[in-house]
Amino acid sequence: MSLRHALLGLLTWKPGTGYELAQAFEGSLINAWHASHSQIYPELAKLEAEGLAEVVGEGPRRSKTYAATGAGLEELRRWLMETEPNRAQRNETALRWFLVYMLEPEQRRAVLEREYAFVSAAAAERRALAAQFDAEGKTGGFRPLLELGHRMDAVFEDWLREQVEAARKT
Amino acid sequence: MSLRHALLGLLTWKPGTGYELAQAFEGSLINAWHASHSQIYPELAKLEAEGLAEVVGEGPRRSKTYAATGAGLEELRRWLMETEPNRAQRNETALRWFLVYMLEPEQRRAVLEREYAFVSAAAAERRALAAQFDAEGKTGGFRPLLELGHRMDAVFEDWLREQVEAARKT
DNA sequence: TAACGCATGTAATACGTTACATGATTCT
DNA sequence: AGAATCATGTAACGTATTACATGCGTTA
Repeated sequence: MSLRHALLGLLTWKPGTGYELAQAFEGSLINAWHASHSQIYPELAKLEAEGLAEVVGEGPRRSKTYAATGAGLEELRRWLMETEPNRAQRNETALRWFLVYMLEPEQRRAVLEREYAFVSAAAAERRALAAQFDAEGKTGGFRPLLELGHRMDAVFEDWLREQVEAARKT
Repeated sequence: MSLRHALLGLLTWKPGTGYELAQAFEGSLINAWHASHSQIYPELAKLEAEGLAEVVGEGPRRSKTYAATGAGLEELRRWLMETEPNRAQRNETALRWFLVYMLEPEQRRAVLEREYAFVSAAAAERRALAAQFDAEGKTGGFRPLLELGHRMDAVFEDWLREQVEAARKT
C-alpha cells in the first residue's frame, strides 16, 4: 500500500490540499506514482484519523490543507528503511516498447516515431522545470532527481532514434 | 486493460502455458508488466472464448499450451498502433528514490546503498542474459531491448553511486 | 451572468493480490 | 516414500478507475 506513503512524502515536503496532491501525481511525480482524487480524499481522511496527517489550514471552497505529523514522518521513514521494496512494475510504455517487435518494420517505425515525439517533449518539459528550479535557487532536495531524469531522457531519445533508423532500413 | 495485450504479445512471440507466462512476468518482463497466475488463467480462458488465443497442445499435468490466433495478432497490432498509451505509472522504486530525500543523510546513505546493491545485481543478471542470448545466436527481435536495459542500468548505477557519495559527505 | 477552474466527496465497476484448494510429475 | 516443483483453478479481499454529484470563487 504505497499510496499513503506517497501522500505522506508529499505532505512532509510541503503541506497541501487533496487537489494539489492529485496535481503532483499528474505532474512531476507522473513517472513515480499516480492516483486520482477519488482515491486521495478518502486516504487523507484515514491518515488524519490515524494521526499521521493533520489539517493545518482551511481555505476557500471548503478546502483543507493537510500536513504530515511527527508520527507521519516517522511512519514514512520506517517504511523507507525497514520494508522490502516491491520491484514488480506495471509500465505500459515499457510493455509497448517490448511488443513493438511484433509489428512489421513499417508499422514499427510509425509507433517508434510517436514514442520518440512523446519522449523528446517530456525531456523538453523536464529541462524547463530544471531551469525554473535553478532560477528559484532551489538547490537541495529534489535537484538530483531531475539530473537522473535528464540522463534517462537522453538514453531514451538516443535509443528510440536508433530504433527508428533501424526500422527504416529494414 | 493491458494484461490481455501483454499475454497476446508473449503468445505471439512463442506459445506457452499459463505457468510459463507467469514466469515471464517474474523474469525478463519484470520491468514492464506483472501478473500472477490467478489473474492469468481466467484471462487466457477469456482470450480463447473470444478467439484471440487457442490451445495448441496439451502436456503433462493437464497443462494447456496457448498460442495467439490471427485475430489475436491483429488485436495486438491494433492496440499498439491505434490506442493512446497510458503514461501514468506506479513505480515503487522510483517513488522510494524520490522520498529518500525525506531522510537524514545517514539513513539516506543506508537506503541508497541497498538500492545500489539491488541495481548492480540486476545489471549483472541482465549482462548474463545478454551473453546467453548472443551465444544462442538470437540476433533479432528483443536484442535492442537488452541494449536499452544495459544503458539504463549504467545510468542508475552511476547516479546511485553519486548519491551515496553525496550523502556520505553531508 | 455564464463559463471555467477549483475543490471535495460517493458509488459502481474493474482490476489485482493473497489465500485456499487440488492434483500430477520428477527428483532424491 | 517424501519433498519439491509443475500446473491449474476459485474465493475473498483490497486497490484503482470511471462515473456521478455538488458547490464555491474568479474572470470574461
